[in-house]
Amino acid sequence: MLVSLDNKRKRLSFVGLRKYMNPTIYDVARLTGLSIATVSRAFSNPELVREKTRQRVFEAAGVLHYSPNAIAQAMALQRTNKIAFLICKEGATILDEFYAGICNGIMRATNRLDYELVISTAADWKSAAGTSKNKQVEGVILGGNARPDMISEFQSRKVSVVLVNNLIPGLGVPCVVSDEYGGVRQALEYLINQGHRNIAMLAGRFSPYILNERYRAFSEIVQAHGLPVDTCYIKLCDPTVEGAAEACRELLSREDRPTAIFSTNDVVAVGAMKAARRLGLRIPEDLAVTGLDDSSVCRMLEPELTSVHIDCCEMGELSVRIMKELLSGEKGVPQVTVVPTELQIRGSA
Amino acid sequence: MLVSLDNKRKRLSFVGLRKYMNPTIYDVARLTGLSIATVSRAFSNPELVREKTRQRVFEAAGVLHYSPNAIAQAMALQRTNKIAFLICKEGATILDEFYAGICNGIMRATNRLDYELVISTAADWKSAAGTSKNKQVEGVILGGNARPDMISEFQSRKVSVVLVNNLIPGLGVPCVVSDEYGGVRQALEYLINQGHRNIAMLAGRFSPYILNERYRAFSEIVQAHGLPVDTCYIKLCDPTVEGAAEACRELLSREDRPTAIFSTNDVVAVGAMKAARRLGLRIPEDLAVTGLDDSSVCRMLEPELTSVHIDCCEMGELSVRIMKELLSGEKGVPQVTVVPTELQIRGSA
DNA sequence: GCGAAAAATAAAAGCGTTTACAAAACCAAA
DNA sequence: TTTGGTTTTGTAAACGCTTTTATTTTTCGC
Repeated sequence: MLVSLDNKRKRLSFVGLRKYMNPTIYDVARLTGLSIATVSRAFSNPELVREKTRQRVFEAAGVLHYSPNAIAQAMALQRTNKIAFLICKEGATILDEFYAGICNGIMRATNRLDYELVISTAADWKSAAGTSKNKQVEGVILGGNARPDMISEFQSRKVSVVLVNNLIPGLGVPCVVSDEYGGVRQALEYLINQGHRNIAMLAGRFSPYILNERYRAFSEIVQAHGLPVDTCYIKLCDPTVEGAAEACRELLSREDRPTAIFSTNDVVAVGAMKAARRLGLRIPEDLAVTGLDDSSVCRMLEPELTSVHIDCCEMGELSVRIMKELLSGEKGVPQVTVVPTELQIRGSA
Repeated sequence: MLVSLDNKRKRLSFVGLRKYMNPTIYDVARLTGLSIATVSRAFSNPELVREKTRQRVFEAAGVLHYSPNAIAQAMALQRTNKIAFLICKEGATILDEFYAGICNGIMRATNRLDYELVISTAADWKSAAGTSKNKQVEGVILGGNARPDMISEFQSRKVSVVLVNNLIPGLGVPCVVSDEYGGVRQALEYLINQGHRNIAMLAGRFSPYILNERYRAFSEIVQAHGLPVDTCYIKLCDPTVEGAAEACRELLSREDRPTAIFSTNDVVAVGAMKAARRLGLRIPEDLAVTGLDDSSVCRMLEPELTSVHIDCCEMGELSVRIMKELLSGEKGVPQVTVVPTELQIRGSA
């Protein structure tokens, strides 16, 4: 007890020796003549100190350039305010424009809410498991096709989980997705209104949820408009330019070749356009093509690509907002949040 | 003294009460019967403990799932191991493929070196200044056109600085750049070898260093090959598709119109291609176009774009490596690091 | 001007590490 | 066995904050 007191006293009087370090709460206390407890409260619970005192503290903090040390706060409060965004898609990184968009939204929101963010891919994260860094996150936002065992591992470690661009029901994990069904509808109804009757769907292989939703939307909507639903008109392909081009070539060599191709992402649409061009078909006269994502490439193509805009940034922001609710223990956190899409009409359809 | 001892004792015996918290060094100490100092050393200075002891510690750590708490370490060591990557370019974010590439490299390297990374734009960073988060970084990597006053502010706060994709001499700040001069040479000599004599340069407005270097390279190399250097052949433009298209249209309406366009980035090249197509010129027969960056869009275009590849990822990794040297106080840190470029020949030239 | 209640402030413990210093253990030579 | 040196381990303070508890000061009704 005595020793401890002595130390504190020492701290208060030897501040001069620490002149090259950042100012601490002790420096402010000394300058104001208050105790460190009061200074602390002035910052984190201002309503507990007299207004005049608070001002005195802030003034001193100003001249000393003091601001609370986040590390020490984390230590004392036992919380890191740190969350992670993991890209769970084979081979994808921040270079994938879609995830970069989500990431951008996440960064915005974390910035605003003063969360700390670590960004990684699922694979890198795994390989760094056990690293002290990993263990300090209070929540993870899982982007894309997260494996259930990964999710339950986080849950078992009491790490909050939010899924973005994926939806797994029954796990109690909040999900943020774009309006897959509505997006498909926007594109399809536009094509139908343009008079197309033979519409094919060129689908890259994505996570089960997304693929399934788009497939369901396509069949139901086509059917609802009295058009024939021929499963041959639905073609899976690798989500690469060449994979899509090859698949599209096959579609286009049918006798009753489609007059429009609904692609489930922009890269696939690029492949479709390439295939059409190689077959001497003009776009959009001979073949209409629509994309999905509305990535930056749309405006670079010739003709420019009509595409369904997905608001990745909003998805990212929402997932952080939901994470925040989770972390602050709120009840009734929405289990699925849907962000609307919007058709961007350009030259290709 | 007595109190303090008592507390530690308490800690060692009441561990059961903390069953829902992460295990601490005390838990490992108790399980092994060693002191926390020894456990700590087993982790951070293994050479100071007997091999047998070290094993005992690791075994216990294994069963308890213990790993050192990074926050507490940061607290004790007075270092955060945290660095920031700031994108210093008007309006640019992680969505800019070039910076996403650098960022990817930075993430890789920081992951490997167990650094903590915060990513932001210069603007966001400014607006969050004073936030405790900002203050904990030991170094910043500034990407793009960093303002000198920003740099010196960091320096004055003893925050290490590395510049990436920018070079400012005389400031004592290490810089990592791509081989701008060499990249221009690769593209130009290729075009010259293809027989082109009228080569124009379409230059987006970039940071002074980059623009200047490319300009200098262009003039010198053209001259070295005995071609006319007509400054009318060098055209500045906005680095957008439409800005470039407009500038290119002007270039192409000259009587002695160029037969090849060297664009200083891929987006500009896209604009050039659009302009050519609008004038009914075929690529590459009537007009050859080269890009610079070798971004993902190159392979989506028709014809595919010949472009100078810049290894952004490597630039990112290098800047972290250099930051590490800076932070560990090494002497003789290289002041400028140049990463080589490579011409990717495709259909457009 | 008094006492009680309310408000403001102070003291000290605690968060999980690292490390200087001290003590103990070990070992080889005397 | 003792001595002296080296290696290994232990003790306790320190890092900068928050917060519970305790104490002091202020406020206010009488």
